[in-house]
Amino acid sequence: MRLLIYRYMAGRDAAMALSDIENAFTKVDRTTLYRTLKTFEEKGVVHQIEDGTGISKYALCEPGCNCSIEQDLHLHFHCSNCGETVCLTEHKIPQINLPEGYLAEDVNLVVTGLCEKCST
Amino acid sequence: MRLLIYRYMAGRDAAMALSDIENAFTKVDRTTLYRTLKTFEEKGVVHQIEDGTGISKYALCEPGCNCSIEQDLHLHFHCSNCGETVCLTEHKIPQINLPEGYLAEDVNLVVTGLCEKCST
DNA sequence: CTTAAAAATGCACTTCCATTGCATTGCTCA
DNA sequence: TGAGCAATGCAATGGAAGTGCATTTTTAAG
Repeated sequence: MRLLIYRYMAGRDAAMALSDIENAFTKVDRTTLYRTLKTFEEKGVVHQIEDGTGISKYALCEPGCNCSIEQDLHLHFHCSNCGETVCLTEHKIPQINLPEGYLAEDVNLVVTGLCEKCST
Repeated sequence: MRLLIYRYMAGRDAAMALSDIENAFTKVDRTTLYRTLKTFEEKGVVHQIEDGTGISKYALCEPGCNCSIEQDLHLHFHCSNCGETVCLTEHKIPQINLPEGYLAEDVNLVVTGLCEKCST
């Protein structure tokens, strides 16, 4: 089952909500998905994305995606037209300067707008 | 009532969830808050913040906060210890380069970590 | 000042998603 | 083979966003 989920995610290039995967498999339970994705996340197989819609999305980590390492984070793009969220893995987040006393652990950068397909 | 809400928000320096304000006033209804904040947001009085917790936060716009203008967005800091989210208004978001065909409308940058108070 | 219209507020309800408890199934290894 | 653990499924819970409708308050016109 986990293999099926993994393969499904590998075949898609946009980030998926839990319900997206749920609809793709009629025979799998939401709880299984939820826990599978949680396990995947802990093992560094997927990373969770908050794109501002309030719905958690998940995407497979690319070979070079060291999402556990703070300085190697990529940005995410959310299309306001088609609703898809994609990882722009080649676009790294620039170094952020914080005020004195602040300690960064994680950086999340989401750009909203029109994607490749919807901007034309 | 809207004045009371405004004054309450002006007296706090961290972003507030709807439930935070609800707890501060025993006599106001959630719906009123919800719609008041929505109105405030439309009028440019407050801006909504998604700090990754999945709960929408709201903060008053500072005098120089032109949050409707794309290039003048500031970043937000979410403390993983105390849970507070603050606006770092003096820290502007750097220009982001997007791939060909992508059109940016909005940028959201949230840094998670330890805040001033919790890092010591 | 009176009254009608518009705006603001409150109550109840719905929906959606995340999360958890518990029972059941399936797998692994001694 | 059989005990133990991991994985799965079902059902229920909880929190937050959002909406329809009735009521109160404010505004403005006459």
